[in-house]
Amino acid sequence: MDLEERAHSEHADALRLWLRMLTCTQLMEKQLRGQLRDAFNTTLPRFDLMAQLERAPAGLKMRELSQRMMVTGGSVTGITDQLVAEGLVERSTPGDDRRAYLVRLTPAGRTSFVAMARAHEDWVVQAFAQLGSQDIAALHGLLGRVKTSLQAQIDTPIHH
Amino acid sequence: MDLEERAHSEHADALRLWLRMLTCTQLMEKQLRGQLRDAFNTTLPRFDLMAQLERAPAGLKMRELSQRMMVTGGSVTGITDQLVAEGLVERSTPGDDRRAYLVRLTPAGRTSFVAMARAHEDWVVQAFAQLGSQDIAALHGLLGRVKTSLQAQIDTPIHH
DNA sequence: AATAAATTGTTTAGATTTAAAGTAAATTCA
DNA sequence: TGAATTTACTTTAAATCTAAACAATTTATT
Repeated sequence: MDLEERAHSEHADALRLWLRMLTCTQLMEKQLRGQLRDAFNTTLPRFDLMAQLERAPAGLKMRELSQRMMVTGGSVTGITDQLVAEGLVERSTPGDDRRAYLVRLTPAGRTSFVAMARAHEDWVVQAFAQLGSQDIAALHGLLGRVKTSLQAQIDTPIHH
Repeated sequence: MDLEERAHSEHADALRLWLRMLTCTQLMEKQLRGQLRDAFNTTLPRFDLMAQLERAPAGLKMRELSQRMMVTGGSVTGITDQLVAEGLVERSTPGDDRRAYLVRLTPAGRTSFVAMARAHEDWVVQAFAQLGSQDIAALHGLLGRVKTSLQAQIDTPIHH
């Protein structure tokens, strides 16, 4: 195999890897979405927002939620509005900045989230049950390098 | 570390793996979406639909498109309508089944797609450029097992 | 053949998403 | 100080997505 052929086949390998990665994520999301709907009548973005808040007991600004969830501010506004209306989340103003909100789980929100998180973790564990802990560690490591590299490329938008 | 501790930490590892996988896919999609928009004024679902058709020169039914793209039929109807209106794709009737359509790329659609696909492949190769071909193969293999396992779980919905 | 069931595609309602524009408040700096 | 810029959030318009209801057609069953 000459250099050119190798380059071609490596290109094809990268493409195949991306498509497989996308497929895995979509299958997993589809499964989790259905399970969250059937068991808790909720959605993935709502669960995700609450999960971010659970990890930040002091609360998060809309901006921080948007960054951590990797969606635009408009989405966060919409989901937060819903959860506030249902009493699962509350907006307060952080004294020092009248532009910002501090979003927090309410006690009811925390209770509700804990139940969902337990089930969610079980579903994820089941999804990876075919892999041994070494495989999981290997995947985690390789994807860590992919993540770092993608983040670097996004911070240096000259190259795309 | 006792059994219970190990179970806990392995649960946490599975969760961390899933979150990292999701992050990688979202970063990659975000990048590709922006590039497709900036360079070709198009979107990922439109590109994806055309990619499916390019691999199936004889055309695909709406149902087949929906399965391969892993989205519901309603999405396929909407995206196909757009592409038909722009002359990139055409619907014909496959003689033997008057319910179905056969969707195909038009010559203009094929020309348009080829240019996009070339750039898309380069972007994907760049995204994985930090990984050696052995790493890519390892990732591909591990994700292959994840994919198979997820598909099996979806076909056996008793367990969720 | 007649009925029932399954399949194909569209439509609908509603949620989530983005990008861009708009508003209000804070910060920079000349 | 005061004008310009930046930051935080919301709103808008349009695309995509899901789930569910619907219409048309085909297939299976009796």
